[in-house]
Amino acid sequence: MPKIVDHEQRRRELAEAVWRVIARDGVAEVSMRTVAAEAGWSSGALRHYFSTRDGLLAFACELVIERVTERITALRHTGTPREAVRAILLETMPVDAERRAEASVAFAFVALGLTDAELAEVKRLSFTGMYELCLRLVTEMANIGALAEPHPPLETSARRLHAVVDGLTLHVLAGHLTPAEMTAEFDAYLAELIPDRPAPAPVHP
Amino acid sequence: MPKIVDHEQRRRELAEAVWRVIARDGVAEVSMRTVAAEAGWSSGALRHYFSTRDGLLAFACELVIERVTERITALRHTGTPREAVRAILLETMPVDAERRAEASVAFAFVALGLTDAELAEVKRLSFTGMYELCLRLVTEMANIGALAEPHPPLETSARRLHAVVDGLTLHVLAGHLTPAEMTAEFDAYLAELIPDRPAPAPVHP
DNA sequence: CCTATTCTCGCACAGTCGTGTTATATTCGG
DNA sequence: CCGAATATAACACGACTGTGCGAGAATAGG
Repeated sequence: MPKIVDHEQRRRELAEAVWRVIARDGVAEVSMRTVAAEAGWSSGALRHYFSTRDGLLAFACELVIERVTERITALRHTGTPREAVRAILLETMPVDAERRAEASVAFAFVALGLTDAELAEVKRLSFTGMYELCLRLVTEMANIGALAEPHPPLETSARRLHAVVDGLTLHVLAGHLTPAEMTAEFDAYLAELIPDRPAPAPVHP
Repeated sequence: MPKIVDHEQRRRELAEAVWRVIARDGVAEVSMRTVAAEAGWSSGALRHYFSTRDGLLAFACELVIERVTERITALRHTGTPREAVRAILLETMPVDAERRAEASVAFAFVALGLTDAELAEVKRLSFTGMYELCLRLVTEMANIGALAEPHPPLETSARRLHAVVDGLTLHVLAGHLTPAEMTAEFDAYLAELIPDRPAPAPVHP
């Protein structure tokens, strides 16, 4: 019978080509042809795995979310609670070239029209997932008594943390802050949110 | 002699057409033809005022910055120091349809490739101007003793305020927060940054 | 080897893009 | 009224877009 290739693996390769194009030339340069050229294939071959450009972009964004989620769940919590929170959230921020490319992909979807329904759903999942992560972290910090007192309602703390993370990320992507400046500001914020103190309980829940 | 039209006025009209297209269909739909159609002119007429698409986009973004700046400088400070800061920064955030369109324009430039040098310069001015505004506000609050104590260095407070403003703005543009939720979160943050107390000095410097 | 099935490629199509170039309208000083 | 200067319009060109389509290459079972 015929030649058999791993479709899922090929789609991941194509998605990585999309990331490279976005990171290098911006999302406006993403087209079926440019992505095929980046991956080293013909545009006809690409169309066997993605029939439309929107589908290609949506998969590329979904894969970013999946990769970041996997990295976060694979993290072993070491050190203080604050260091654990820091390590988790820094996985979503542009601290190096790879994470910068991932963040660029995620943010590119917001600026585009997003008329496509599938893209809009991916975008919605991206933001709500990130908010729920912030809410979970803040809640855990409160449960172990690590959160600075007094503090506003947990939903407010979570939304604010979410805004700080995305705001700093945006400023790095725009070239307004360097990754080092971003990390320093983020550390200063976390130090106020989760102050130093003898931890009343271990970080592992 | 020939028919004379106000070039600057025409360019402003065209820029407003750009805003409408971006707000309605996204920045990807901005082209010489779509903008000309939105403004009710032919594409040839448009080319008398903007020879290239990049120049058109850059002018549209510059005009947004100019308009927001004018609105802020025209504000009369009324009420408490915190209310003054709130009123100033809310001018830059998507609280209504008009300001949402302006914010969309400014953010659209970040996601695009921004390979064009002129666009990159406009973008840089946009972010540094916003940061300097935050730094000035924080410094004034510190000078009149309105800033919560203890507080980090003023540069840190300014960068954090900037990140919160842009993060909340991004979340509204992405449809993740409603303008009302954004305003509520922003108020909660300002209430911690500039707590209630008998003001030691009037707000007017 | 043969054949069926899958994969890959390249081209064609219609549309849009940015950008010229050319021609027509429109207007005002003389 | 007239011609000079400007504004607007219309079209042409090449390049690019997303998306189909068909031909050929590659492979695994018979």
